[in-house]
Amino acid sequence: MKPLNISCLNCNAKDCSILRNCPTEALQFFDSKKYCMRYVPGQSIIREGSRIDGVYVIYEGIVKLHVKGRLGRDFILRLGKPGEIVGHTDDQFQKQSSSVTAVEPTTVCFIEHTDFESGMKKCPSVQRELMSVFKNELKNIGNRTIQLVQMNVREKIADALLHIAEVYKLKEGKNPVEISLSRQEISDMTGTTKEQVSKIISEFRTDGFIDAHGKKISILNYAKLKAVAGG
Amino acid sequence: MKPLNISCLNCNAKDCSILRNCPTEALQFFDSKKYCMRYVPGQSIIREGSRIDGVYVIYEGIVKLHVKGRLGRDFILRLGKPGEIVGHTDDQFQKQSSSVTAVEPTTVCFIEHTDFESGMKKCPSVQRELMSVFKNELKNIGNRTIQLVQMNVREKIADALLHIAEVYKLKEGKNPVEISLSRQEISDMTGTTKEQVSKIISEFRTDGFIDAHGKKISILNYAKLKAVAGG
DNA sequence: CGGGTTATTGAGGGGCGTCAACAACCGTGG
DNA sequence: CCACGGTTGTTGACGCCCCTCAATAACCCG
Repeated sequence: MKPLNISCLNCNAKDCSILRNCPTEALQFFDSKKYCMRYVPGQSIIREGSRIDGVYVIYEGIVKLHVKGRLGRDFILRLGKPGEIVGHTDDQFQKQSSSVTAVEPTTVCFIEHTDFESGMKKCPSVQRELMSVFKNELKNIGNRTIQLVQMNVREKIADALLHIAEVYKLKEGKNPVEISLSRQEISDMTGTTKEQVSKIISEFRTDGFIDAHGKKISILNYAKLKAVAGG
Repeated sequence: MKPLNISCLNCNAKDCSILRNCPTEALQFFDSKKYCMRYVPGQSIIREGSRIDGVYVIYEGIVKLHVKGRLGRDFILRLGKPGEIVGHTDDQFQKQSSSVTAVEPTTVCFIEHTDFESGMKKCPSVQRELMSVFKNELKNIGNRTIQLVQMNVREKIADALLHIAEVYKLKEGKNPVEISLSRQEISDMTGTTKEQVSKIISEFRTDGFIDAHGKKISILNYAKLKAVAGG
């Protein structure tokens, strides 16, 4: 990872992050305190169980938030995109509950907790946004859980593809985008196996929902894919 | 539901709730603003999607936090016990992400958001505790998700029984406790079917891990049950 | 005591995990 | 440029786990 210089003031990700409603003065403060780091695909950003003391926000790129399950099998809780908080503690004794790993080339901003606290004082909306972020995450993972439990594999994979499509901003139609996620990783998003993912992606291809050759994927029919996912 | 009078000052659940470190003055304030309500088993406390404007904390009893999934099938995210927050909003437009329903006779305390805010100003630790509650919940549901995805049904049911045992404070040994949860509800905790729960509870009985006749359950061997749950 | 709900147990079948063989892809080095 | 080994993706066969359905038993409340 190598440090970078990016300004909070004209940050692309600002509007979808907790800094949404910050006055310029507070932005300048955060800007002066933050560090930016760059990661290549596959590179670990945060390791599950480690201690961090601050806040990580994605500036650019795509990451996976994942945890180690039984027998060392990975499970991907969700993908993270620009503007999202992917790590947060308010003291240095708290352990991270999930690992964060770059999936695409990714730039991450980090700010130490003490600085973050000071900044919050200048901008009370950050506190509210942060709370709201947690509640949203809670809601999302709740929805996710129920899907994982009640859907069959075909539905779960359709759902995972929709999540991928959203994060990668895939447009409907034949414009293949290279996705760094392996079949194994897609299966880690759904709790199934790489073979099953392969088989069902093939099914979706013959059904005309998607086009997929290896890692090049396009969504040909969002509506039908959503119908499979049951919503 | 009928209002009750309970004091925050000598509340049993205080020490395991967000009021843990509150000075007496703040406790008195919360006490003067809160309402307490009593519910019978099966009675709905909060309905998924409804709007509430305040904070719900369990004073006594056991509840289930559940969401409606596909085909109207219920899924139980977790059980809630005294001291736990089971509903929270910071504005009246936010919808509850899960329903809360009494499983055992339950007393719940409610405080309106504006009062809660005022109280927080008197007791800054509440804010921190609240944040910490959210993060813990996030961590727990993350662990839960991975279990639900990676465990087989036998393991999941062992896990659910352990969760039940914890919430009901079951001691090891033959002292049967009447659990109001039906087989259907246990299956809703694990994403399986009531028949499967019946079969596997019978297995556990013949294996000598538990004793169960209908709703009377005792845990005979925690260690072995935990071993089945894989941890 | 009788009707309705809940629990138990068994039989049958399908979804999906496992294993294995083969194809495609990729970076490296000759 | 091709050869080559390693990784990743694809596809099929097999078998087991678990969902579904159904029949019976146990329980609860009036």
